Amino acid sequence: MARLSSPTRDRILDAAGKLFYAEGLRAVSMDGIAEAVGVTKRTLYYHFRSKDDLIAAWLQMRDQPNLAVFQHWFARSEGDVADKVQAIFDQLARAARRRTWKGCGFLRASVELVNLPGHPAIAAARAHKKRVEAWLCSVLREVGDDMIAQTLARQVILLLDGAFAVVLLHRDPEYFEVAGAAAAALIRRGRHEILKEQRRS
Amino acid sequence: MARLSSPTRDRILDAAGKLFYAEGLRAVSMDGIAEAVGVTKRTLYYHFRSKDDLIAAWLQMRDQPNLAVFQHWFARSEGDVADKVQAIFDQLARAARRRTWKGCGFLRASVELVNLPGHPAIAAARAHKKRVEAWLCSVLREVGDDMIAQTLARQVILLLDGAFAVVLLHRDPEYFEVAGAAAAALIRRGRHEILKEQRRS
DNA sequence: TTGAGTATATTCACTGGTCGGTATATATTT
DNA sequence: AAATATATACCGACCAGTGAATATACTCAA
Repeated sequence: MARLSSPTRDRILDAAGKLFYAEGLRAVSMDGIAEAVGVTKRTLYYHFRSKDDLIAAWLQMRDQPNLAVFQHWFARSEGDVADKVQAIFDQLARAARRRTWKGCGFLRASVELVNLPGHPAIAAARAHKKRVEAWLCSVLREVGDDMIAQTLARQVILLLDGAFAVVLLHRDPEYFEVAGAAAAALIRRGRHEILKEQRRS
Repeated sequence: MARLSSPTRDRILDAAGKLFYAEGLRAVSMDGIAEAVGVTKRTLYYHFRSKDDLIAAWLQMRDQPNLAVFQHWFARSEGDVADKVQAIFDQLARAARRRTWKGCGFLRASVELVNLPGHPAIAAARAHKKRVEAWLCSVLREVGDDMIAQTLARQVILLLDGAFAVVLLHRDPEYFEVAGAAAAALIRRGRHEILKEQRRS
C-alpha cells in the first residue's frame, strides 16, 4: 500500500503541480508527469489511484500555503485594514507581471472540471476559497458587525477572483490595482456607515 | 470552398456551442459534435478548418448577442445608473439558478486555452470583454469624467467576472447580488465625489 | 550474524479506447 | 462541367490505466 507521505510522492506532487499550473489539468498527461518526475508511469499509479486523485491531492496540498501568503502580505503591510487588504492586491499585481503567472489554480481547476460536479478537486477549491473568505471576514470584523464583515469579505473575494480572471484574460496586472482600490473603498465605506450609526445613537 | 454562411454551418455552430458551453472545450470531441449535429465529421471539416477554428467562430458569433442581453437588462430596469447596473447582476443571479448555467463561456475559454496564448478564441474573448467594458464606460459617463467612468467600468467588470467565477465554483447565485450591491455602491460613491467637488467650486 | 520471508517501491511492456484530422468517393446544385 | 456539399472508411498519435516481474528494505527466528 502507498504511504501518505514519501519523498517520491512529494516529488510527484511537486512536478505534477507545476505542470498542472503551467499548462492546465487536461493539457498535462500522466506520461508527461512521469517523464518530468523521472519515474515510470506505473510509479505514479502506485502513489495515486488516478489522475483525478493526483489533481485533488495537489490542490489540497496548496490550500494552506496559498492562504499563508495572503496572510503574510496582509500582516507585513502598514496602515488600516483597508490599506492592508489593498496591499494583497498590489502584491498580486507584482506577481502577475511574471510570465509564468497563470492566475489562480483553484479557480482554473473549477473551470476545467465544470462537467464533473462531484470531482474531489472542486471540493478542495471550494474549501480553499471559503477559508480565504472566512479569514477575510475575521480581519474585517474590526470594521463592523458580523453581517457587515461577512458582506465585505464576500465583496473582497469577488474583486479578488474577478481580478484573477480578468488579468489572466487580458494579461494586464493593472486590473489588480483597480480591484484593490475598489476593495479599499468598500471597506472604508463600511467603516463610514458604522461611524454614522454611532453618531446617531 | 466553404461559405461564410450556410444552414449546415449554422447548425454546426449552434450544436457545437451548446456542447462547448455545457461540457467544456476539451471535454467535447469533434465526433461528439458531428453526432449532435447529425452530420459526418468530414462535413465539420468542410465548414471549419479545425476544432480551434470552430471554437473561435463560436465565441465570435456569441459576442454581439451576449452584449445585447446586458444592454437589454440595463435598458429595461428602473432607477438611476447604479440601479440599472445592479439590475444586470440581479438578472444574472436569476440565470445562475438554472442547472444548465455554467458561467461565462468567454472566461471559461480563456482558462481552458491558457497554454495556447495565441489562440484565436482568446482574442475573441478579449474583444468581447473589452466591448462590454467600453459599453459600461459609455453609460457611466453620466456619473463623472472619462477617467472616473473608465475606472468604474473596470470595477464593475471585475465584480461581474468575479461573480461569474465564484458562482460557478460555489453554485451560490447570492454572490451575484452581493457583487451587484458592491457595484452600485462604487457607482454612487463616484457620483458622490463629483457632488463634493461641485460644492467645493 | 545470517538468512528466509514479507511488505514496500519501482520498472518494462502493454492494452483498449479516443482523439483530431484526412484520402477518397459521391451526391447535389448551378 | 464545375463548384458545392456530404458520406464511408481510415490513420497515426496519444491517453489513462494495468499485468507481471523485479528490486529494495525491513522483520524476526535460528
